[in-house]
Amino acid sequence: MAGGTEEQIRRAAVHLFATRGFHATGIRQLAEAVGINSSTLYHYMGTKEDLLFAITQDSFRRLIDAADRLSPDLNPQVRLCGLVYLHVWSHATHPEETAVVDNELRSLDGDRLAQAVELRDRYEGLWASVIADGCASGTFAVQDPRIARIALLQMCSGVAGWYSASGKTSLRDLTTTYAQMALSLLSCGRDYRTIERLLDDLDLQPVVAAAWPESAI
Amino acid sequence: MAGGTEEQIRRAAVHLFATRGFHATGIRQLAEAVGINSSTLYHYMGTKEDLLFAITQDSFRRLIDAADRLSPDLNPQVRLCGLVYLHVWSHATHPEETAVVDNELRSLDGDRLAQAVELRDRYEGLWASVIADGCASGTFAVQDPRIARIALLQMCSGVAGWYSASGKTSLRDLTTTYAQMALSLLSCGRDYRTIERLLDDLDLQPVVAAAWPESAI
Amino acid sequence: MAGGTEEQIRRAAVHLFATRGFHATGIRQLAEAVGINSSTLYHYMGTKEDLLFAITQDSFRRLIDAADRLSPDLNPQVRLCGLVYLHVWSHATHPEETAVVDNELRSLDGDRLAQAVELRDRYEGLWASVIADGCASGTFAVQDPRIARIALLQMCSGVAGWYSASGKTSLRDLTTTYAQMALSLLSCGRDYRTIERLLDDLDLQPVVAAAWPESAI
Amino acid sequence: MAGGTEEQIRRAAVHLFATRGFHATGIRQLAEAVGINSSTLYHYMGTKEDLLFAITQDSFRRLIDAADRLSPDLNPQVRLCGLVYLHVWSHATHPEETAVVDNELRSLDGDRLAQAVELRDRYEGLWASVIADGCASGTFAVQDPRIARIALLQMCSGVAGWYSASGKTSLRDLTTTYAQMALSLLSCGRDYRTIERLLDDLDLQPVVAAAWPESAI
DNA sequence: CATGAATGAGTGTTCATTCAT
DNA sequence: AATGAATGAACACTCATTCAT
Repeated sequence: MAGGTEEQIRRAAVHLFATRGFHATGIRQLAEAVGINSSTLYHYMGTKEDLLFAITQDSFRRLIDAADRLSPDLNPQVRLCGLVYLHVWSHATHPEETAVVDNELRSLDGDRLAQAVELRDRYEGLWASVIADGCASGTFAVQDPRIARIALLQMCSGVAGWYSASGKTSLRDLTTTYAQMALSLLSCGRDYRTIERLLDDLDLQPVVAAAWPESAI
Repeated sequence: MAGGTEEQIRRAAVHLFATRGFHATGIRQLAEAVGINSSTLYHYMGTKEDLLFAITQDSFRRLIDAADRLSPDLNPQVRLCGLVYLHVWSHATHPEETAVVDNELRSLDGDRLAQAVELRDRYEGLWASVIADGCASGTFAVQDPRIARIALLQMCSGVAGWYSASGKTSLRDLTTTYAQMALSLLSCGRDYRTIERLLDDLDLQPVVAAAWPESAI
Repeated sequence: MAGGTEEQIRRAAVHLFATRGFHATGIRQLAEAVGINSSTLYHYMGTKEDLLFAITQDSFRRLIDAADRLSPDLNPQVRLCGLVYLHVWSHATHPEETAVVDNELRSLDGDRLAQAVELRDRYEGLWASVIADGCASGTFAVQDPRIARIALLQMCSGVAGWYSASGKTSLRDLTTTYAQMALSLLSCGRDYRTIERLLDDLDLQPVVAAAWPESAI
Repeated sequence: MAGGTEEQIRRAAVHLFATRGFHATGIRQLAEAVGINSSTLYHYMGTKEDLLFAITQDSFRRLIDAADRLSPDLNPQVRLCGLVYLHVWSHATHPEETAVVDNELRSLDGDRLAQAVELRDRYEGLWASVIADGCASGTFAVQDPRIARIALLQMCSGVAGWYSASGKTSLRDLTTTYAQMALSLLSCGRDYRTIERLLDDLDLQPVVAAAWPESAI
């Protein structure tokens, strides 16, 4: 359950970067959290920024991998629910990792920031095309699709900041609630049960299991 | 247009804290941005953290002042549009200040964090009561009012991160669009023109002029 | 009773230099103790070191003035008692000033240190000659007159560190006790009452009144 | 002869604290004296104050250890000579360390000052009891035993300020002279040779060798 | 594989002092 | 007579990182 030293470092970094912030996290704190000397860290990583970069890349790639697994044949309503599900699920189950990605990209230098932004743009492009498709087919109706996309992503990402698995809201309820709000925002309101069934039918467990292999759900 | 030194420091701090983050902002960078020696800073401020605290307190208070000016006699739909307007307007016109408030509270020490959180809770309480009223009266319909509130606030705060007054979206369009999305999310979809008129009638210019006196809009 | 600003500064400096030390005393602390702005200090003084120098010079000169007033016609035993009286009396009634002189000379730069040391040497020379006279006349008997002088001065100076006028020992008892110990150390033990009478007859009140005019005793 | 880096730091600190004072000694001066970078200091010590505290604790403990080795069976006259010997010997051979202890305690913060004062009180208690015993048995006769104790300690500590091993006074003469003066002060004058023999018989070399192991004398 | 030692650059903050007003 | 503004140097201390062992 402990994992290799490299994995422990990664985990400790995610935790510290998320709670204190990248710049407020010292290399010695990180080493102490892992239980090793700070010099030893450098056997397993490059610079502190390398570590941040690796974390963000992994996080983005997992999310993109999962989203890419959504069949393009599905209709926009279902695909949107799928995107919401994956985004909310990942932010609820990996709140620290996603918080780092959402808040600490600015600590990357030019090149790496560009790479990260590229991945983010690719991911947001998936949302953009679903929304565009839905608007084109008349399923969705919004004043400004771009603003709607930004609003939806922001709203879903917020989950990382407050959701607790030990609270009264189950992951299933959480994802369904967000999917329902998302559809409503797009003027495509649906009944809660309907969305529940829709997500059940979509059955994204294999997708998340593939993209986040460490979580046995 | 320059303002007193104290004001310049405040502005530079807001800018740097927003773009680089509190911990990544050095006291010397701040001084350089103002064009003074780093030791001179300390004639105008206490510690760096005092500065952050003052920024957050002011920002919160302005937002709360404005929101408090919304008449409680208005119906929930109108009050919600008003809250959205004020929130989005302030985040669009003061994106750096609001970004600092939204991202850097954790850099405050215990006592001050508590004070800031208290203000935030008061503000969020205004949203909670509007949503509750709307749900009670049947105007709004959501699966979970608390989650809806969090989602709405998150989505509106996002504006600080992307909106540019020089882009193609006017402040008027921006606020109307967000109000429309908010109502839709609460299962209370309304026509764009309807909301436009609603906000015109509400006439919040005096409110924002009172709460943010420096901005002549 | 407050005195002019200059006098207040002097007093505050003596107090702070004595309790915290010269280097640990900030110019702002000093100003605050006087109740003025730190810039205003510089209307009344030169540098911080000037202040220290002035304090030490005054203190030394008062002590030397007093000691010089002891008639050279008196016998060594009486003159020694007189020196002890003046030294102990000044250290008991001006403990902070004398503590500064005894502990902070090293904070003076070369020139001024030399001036201070010169005064100190002149003062110690008075003790040396009394002891030498007493040894020559057979009144005193010590293994090493120089060491005896150093020991006596050190022992008498210690009074500044512990004596409190509000304690159970009166100034009269204090000075008499030290005079007795000094004579004993010089192998010239005398009865307590004898020394008491000796000091009464010597009547040094006019001497201290002349050298320390501010103290009405 | 150089010793480990830690030992060099300790020695340099003792030297600088003694000559310049704690507050007048910069961390960079200290590092320079050792020949290392100022940041490297922090591999070997905590804060500057930690260093001062360690120095004072060690010094006090050595002196107390030595004094505790004096048999309580000895008569007051001999025990007093022993205390004087150890005190003078330590101040003559470790003048800088003892000067730091005697002058810089005030630079310690509350807790540590209290700890240091406690040790000092324990040590002075040893002197107090010897003096009390001698007065009770009639060996000593003083007007005020407490004042006598203070005077004796002060006079003996002064040695740190002037004695030089390269001068004309040997350590043996120095200690004997002080012991003789101390006894005289207590109205228990003894011949110089007598005290010399007394100290020879007491043979404190093993005691100092045990308490100050680094000095091969 | 792991660490102690080392460092230059940097941290936020305070220093004594000057000067225009 | 008094001060607010200003500064360069210094303060104690921490930073991320390297490297020999």
